[in-house]
Amino acid sequence: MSGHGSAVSRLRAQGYRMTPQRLSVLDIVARRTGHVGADEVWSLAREEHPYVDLATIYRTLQWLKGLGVVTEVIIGNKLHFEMADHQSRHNHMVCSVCDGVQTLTSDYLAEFSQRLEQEFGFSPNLDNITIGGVCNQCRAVT
Amino acid sequence: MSGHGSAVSRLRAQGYRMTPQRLSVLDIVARRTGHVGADEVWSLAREEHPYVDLATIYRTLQWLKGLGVVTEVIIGNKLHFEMADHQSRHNHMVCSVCDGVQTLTSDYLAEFSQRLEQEFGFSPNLDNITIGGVCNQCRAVT
DNA sequence: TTCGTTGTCGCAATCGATTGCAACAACGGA
DNA sequence: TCCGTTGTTGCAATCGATTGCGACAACGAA
Repeated sequence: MSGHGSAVSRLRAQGYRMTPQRLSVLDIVARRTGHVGADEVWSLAREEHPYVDLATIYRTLQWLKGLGVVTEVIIGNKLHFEMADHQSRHNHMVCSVCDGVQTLTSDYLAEFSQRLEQEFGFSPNLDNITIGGVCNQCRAVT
Repeated sequence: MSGHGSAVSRLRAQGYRMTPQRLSVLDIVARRTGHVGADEVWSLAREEHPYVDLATIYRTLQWLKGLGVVTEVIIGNKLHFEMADHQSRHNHMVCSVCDGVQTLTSDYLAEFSQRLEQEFGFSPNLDNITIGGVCNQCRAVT
């Protein structure tokens, strides 16, 4: 167990059915310290349950994302996921050259978010936002 | 002609081949005041050139985007494009409920951009960034 | 423990977008 | 004007991701 037992019981208490597939996906993401690609979750899940479908993986990950259990990170044009850390919420900066990922504590975006809300009445959803660009190293190479 | 004649001659001067397909795509985007979906560009282009392929549309739009001629806006999960206005550069806020689009002058992001550059050495590419969220009206309805 | 409800899954079709490749045509030079 | 180079196109396959639908299984009630 990797500390996600509480999440499991909380979800079950909320009336969701905890199927082996869901437990498997949650376990795979929770075991990771960093982010996991959806396809990687699939292949790892199949080691346990050979017949899990990729659609189920995607559905489960989107479900967990909607519940705030995991966070989505777009790297290249593929979806990655990691456990949502509510203690130290953060966003990501992804380098378009090397696909490297740096984290960004949320207070960098908080001010920006407040401004949009006050001046436009627009409530941005920046929880899963990914900032694209070029990192220090790759810029040095060019 | 809709004021993009200068773009055409500039591109030709740069050694790019101005094919009927490219002229058609550029013309369609330039005629619009707002943004156009890639599929819409396709169907409009086919009125002129019945055999244009969708792949050509996408390739042309990505090419124009790379050259800074058009700007990409992600609405829902579909790509839209509009002429890049270098005089009043802007980003977009897209409502996830009604798919409505509001524009955002770039100075809102400039400060944020500078901070990332100074503190992390990360050069964000925010030219085509789209901020998701819920607009004033849709929030009122809920 | 068994049963019924209904939320979930596997399957296959489909979505929007991208790519490899051979045929083609834009454009400058002869 | 014609020709050759080579950048571009159309076609079809493929990518990652999503969705509709009938079969199935999780879980509470009896």
